[in-house]
Amino acid sequence: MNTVDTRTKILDVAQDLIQRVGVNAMSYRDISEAIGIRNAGVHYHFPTKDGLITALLERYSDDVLSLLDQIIASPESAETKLRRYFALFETTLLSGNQDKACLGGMLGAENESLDAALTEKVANFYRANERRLAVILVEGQQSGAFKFAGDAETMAVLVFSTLQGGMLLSRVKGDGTEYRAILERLVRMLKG
Amino acid sequence: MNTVDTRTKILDVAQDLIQRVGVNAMSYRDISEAIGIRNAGVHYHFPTKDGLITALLERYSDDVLSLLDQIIASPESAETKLRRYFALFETTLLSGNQDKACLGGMLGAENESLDAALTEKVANFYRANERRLAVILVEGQQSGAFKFAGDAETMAVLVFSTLQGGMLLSRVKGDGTEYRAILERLVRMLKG
DNA sequence: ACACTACCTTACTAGTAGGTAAGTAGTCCT
DNA sequence: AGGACTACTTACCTACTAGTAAGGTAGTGT
Repeated sequence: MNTVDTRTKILDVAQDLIQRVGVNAMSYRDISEAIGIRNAGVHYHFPTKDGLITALLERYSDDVLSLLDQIIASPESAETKLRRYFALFETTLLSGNQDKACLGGMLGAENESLDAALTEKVANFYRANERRLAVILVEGQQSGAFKFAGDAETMAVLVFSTLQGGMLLSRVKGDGTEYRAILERLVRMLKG
Repeated sequence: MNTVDTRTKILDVAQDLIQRVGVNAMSYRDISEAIGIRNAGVHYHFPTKDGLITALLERYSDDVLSLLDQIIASPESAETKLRRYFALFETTLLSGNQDKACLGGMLGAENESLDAALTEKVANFYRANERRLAVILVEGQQSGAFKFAGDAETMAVLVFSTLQGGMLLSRVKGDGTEYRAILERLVRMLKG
């Protein structure tokens, strides 16, 4: 179906735009021009902008979390799993003109200009990441790879915060390598 | 002068709005309605939006950095200085409806829809924070309060990343206490 | 009394925002 | 062949965007 293709194209372009310029700087016109259809054609697939962003976040969340689950299920060490998780977002950061952030981060920053249901979905995406990070951290704690005081849950929130903040800083400063340096240092701290 | 008052009011309202909804969701109309003058009256003080945001960032940067310098110059311990630095941003986060982020963070997220000069100013704000954080970290390292491997500069970038990411997460999840928990944990990690 | 300036106002512009109603070309099913 | 469905199109809407030109007015200095 050509429909599916167009729908996917819309989501792809919208995601790219939001990761670059943010939700409020992305318009239906930008999308329609990028894929070569008319403004109303985009509205046919996604009647409202909130609906489009909701669909986008769901797709993104499913993609990221399933990749993350694959990493957790792999037979590798906790340290390797953590690094592979970090690399997931590094790929986004280093793609194209090195100006793309995490979709969740962008939606989080602009969440007050979104509707309440979307804010909750963004929060759930964060929590889902943190839960999975906690699993990796506990695994590393038990294997002796990670040594840190206190509960793994709070540490997971800290790690996710550093990841999101690291992407922000790295992108603004135009230095894609900084992200890696930050998280490499974090891994070393976790190893004790 | 009434001029100064209006100019200050414009900056205050604009800052509040940007910290809440972001740069692109804030309009001259929002500002004019909030302070009770007409749209053109705002343009009298700040002809262009980029100019307004530039002035805003400069004021914000000066404010934050001078407070930070005061903290560094105080006779307190490095650990206390670090906590007071974190508390600076916590005040913003917990003010009003607990929906305000760091201005630097918001401008960083939406930096691609700003002009290039502004992006550089945001990056410089980040670097200025990191430099001052590095001073505190070195001080703590020398006094024995902080124990960490590697250079203080990279650690300063990590700390600032965690701070920015922590604000983002805390705000999205609507839990203002999370920020404190994250940075408290970070302090404990730095103490070794 | 008069000019000058600072600080606004009214009234406007061109462009863009998200969104809609009605029409159309192609495809599928009976 | 006829009808229904999908995936668009053209043409339009109202509201809002940043920004401007010209005018008014209050206060100040001479």
